[in-house]
Amino acid sequence: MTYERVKNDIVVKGVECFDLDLTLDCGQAFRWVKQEDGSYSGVAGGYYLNIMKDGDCFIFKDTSEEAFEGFWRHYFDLDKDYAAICERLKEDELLASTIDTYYGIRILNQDSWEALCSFVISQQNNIKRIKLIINRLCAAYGKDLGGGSYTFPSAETLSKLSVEDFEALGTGYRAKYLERLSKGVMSGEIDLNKIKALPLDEARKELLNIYGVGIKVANCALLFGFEFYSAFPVDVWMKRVMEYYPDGLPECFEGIEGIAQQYLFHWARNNL
DNA sequence: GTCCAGGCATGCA
DNA sequence: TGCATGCATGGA
Repeated sequence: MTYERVKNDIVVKGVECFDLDLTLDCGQAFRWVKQEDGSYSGVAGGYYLNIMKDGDCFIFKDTSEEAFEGFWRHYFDLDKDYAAICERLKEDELLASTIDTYYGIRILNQDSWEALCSFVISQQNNIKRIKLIINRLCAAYGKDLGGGSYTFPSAETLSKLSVEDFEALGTGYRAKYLERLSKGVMSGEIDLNKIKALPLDEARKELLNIYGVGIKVANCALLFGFEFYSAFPVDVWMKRVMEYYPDGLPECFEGIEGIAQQYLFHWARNNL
């Protein structure tokens, strides 16, 4: 991966296996919006970004080197060799055909707080409505970046809300989970940085102690917000996929179960 | 109107 | 430990 500064943009070259549609609109992040020109706009890490594919380049529009190096490079996992990972996953028959059809899914390294909140909201919910609720949450309580963009609100901000405030966003019965989660993180009772530093099993155990967090939400948070590539979330779609693996997961998934899962999840949603 | 969605807490056996 | 049930909301 190399990049250069062209006017106000960062132009990235040499990144393989990166499809914007598959990565930004596959149910791992909920704040990216496709534009008419095929680019995507969104907010993460407190930054607004418009990103476009141009031939074999990716253009990060109006982006400083500080923002690219300090945030986006890691967010898009640009230093991981996903092409090699895909070759390994293709040892599995179902993954081989899935990767041929949907090549270019990457795992985004999202903020742990945002990921945890987002997946608490996601439970017993569909992706369209998850986006709707999160957009309302950000517009109401996030920092205004201008142009209709808002950051994801901090735990400090959300810790001041009541259950009724969360209900007003359409979160339904999840309001009480979000209320307790926000106050728990704000008080330090829930320490997300500490959880991030733990081994996978212990980190998962800590997350499962949180009111409103079960095994599925914990694994999604671990994979998308805590950099645990071995986490393997099983939702209603993945339960259908698991019938294809009656003897357990194949050996080639080891250490990258979460990446395999994203391909299988996408395949299931389009084919089952 | 009914069914479903990147499930979880709770009560009960 | 495992299973049944209730839960908010909006789109299909």
